[in-house]
Amino acid sequence: MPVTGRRGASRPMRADAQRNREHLLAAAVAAFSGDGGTEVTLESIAKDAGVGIGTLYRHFPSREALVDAAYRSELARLCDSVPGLLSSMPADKAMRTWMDHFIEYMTTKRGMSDALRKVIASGGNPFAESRARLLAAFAALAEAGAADGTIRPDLDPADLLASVSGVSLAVGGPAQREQAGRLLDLLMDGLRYGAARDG
Amino acid sequence: MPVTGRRGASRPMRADAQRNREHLLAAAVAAFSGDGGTEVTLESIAKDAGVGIGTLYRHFPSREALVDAAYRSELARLCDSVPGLLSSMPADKAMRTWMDHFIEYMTTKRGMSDALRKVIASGGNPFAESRARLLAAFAALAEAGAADGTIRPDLDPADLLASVSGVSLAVGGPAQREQAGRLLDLLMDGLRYGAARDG
DNA sequence: GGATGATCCGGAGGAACCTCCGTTTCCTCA
DNA sequence: TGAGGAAACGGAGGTTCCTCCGGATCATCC
Repeated sequence: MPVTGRRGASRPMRADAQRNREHLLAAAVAAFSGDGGTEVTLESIAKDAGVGIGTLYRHFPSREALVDAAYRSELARLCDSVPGLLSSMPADKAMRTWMDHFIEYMTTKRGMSDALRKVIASGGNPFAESRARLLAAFAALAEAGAADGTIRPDLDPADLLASVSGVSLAVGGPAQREQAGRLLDLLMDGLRYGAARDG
Repeated sequence: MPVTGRRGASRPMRADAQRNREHLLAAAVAAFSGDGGTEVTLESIAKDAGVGIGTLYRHFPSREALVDAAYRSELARLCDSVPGLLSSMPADKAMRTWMDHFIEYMTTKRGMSDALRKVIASGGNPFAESRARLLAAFAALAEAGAADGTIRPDLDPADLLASVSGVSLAVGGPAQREQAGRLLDLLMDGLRYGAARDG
């Protein structure tokens, strides 16, 4: 698989295309990191990257695709923290801690968060590029919990991801961090071993 | 309090304003009910109502305010069903059943759902007008559960509302109804009496 | 090196949202 | 009744998102 660019097993990306893609990504990271809260227009990113708006949209068909790509590495770091957590605490605590980090990440990176909200709002598949990675993280946590007996064994990683995204969507932003914590507590209470009852 | 229009204890709404408001509401209900899935522009609603776009925005400052007003009566019906549920089954089952209805409502009324998603995406207070009513419904269910011992007594209605909205936001639409059910099951497992554990 | 076709660029422009403010309509009070 | 002012109207226009397609650029093959 080529290092950059989404294409099947066809030809590698043309040189100018790859160059523009990198410029766009750099401009996007800079723009989204800038102070963290301001509105960022895609046109301004395209201008910063020295390309036309059409080029931006060809490489990143939607706003969230761009944001996703821009934050990919950071999100990778988040996912990579799972083994460390699992090695230092019981799986249920690791799960809860990691969820906190996830929410922290989502609510802090307003650009990311807004993009996720929008993609979910439009019914698309959120985290298009990163979804698999997140699912793997949740799966690891769930498996560890099933193994050490702290978490019920019948959980679907996709449901966990949906639940935690739901929490991050439901709470308005960094302001309601407290409420997010309570919602995660609630969720965890339902995830622990023995929580299931006959309806 | 006057029957229509949001105003404090000041003067009643001017006759033309009230007329226009009613026309807008009628047009909105018709538009949002039309087949259920098509995109509806606010400008078309204004045109149907025979008013300018500026008038629409004065009466309903945002899209969700209009949708909220349009669906108010239906949502009232949903909330009014709580006592009936509580009188015919234990509180935890009533809670779960009502949540199902809520999700059903949210995912079916695409206009409503999209509007909610958008208002949440923009960080506003969702259900601005209906929020109190929904909170009351959740409070009634939670209290009944605390009383009959099926639901833990330490729940905040606002958290319940946030959780269930989160579920409705997290699942893409009517398609993932099944997943929504699983998420609600998870949530319920956390709500039942005895679910809380020391972290 | 040069032709040639596939690939990519870029910005004009359509669609929708929302704001702003000059104009019009309505209510009040004498 | 009618004058005066408060309240509401309405649509032009700014902003952003995203699409579309003629023109420019690159890779390949001779």
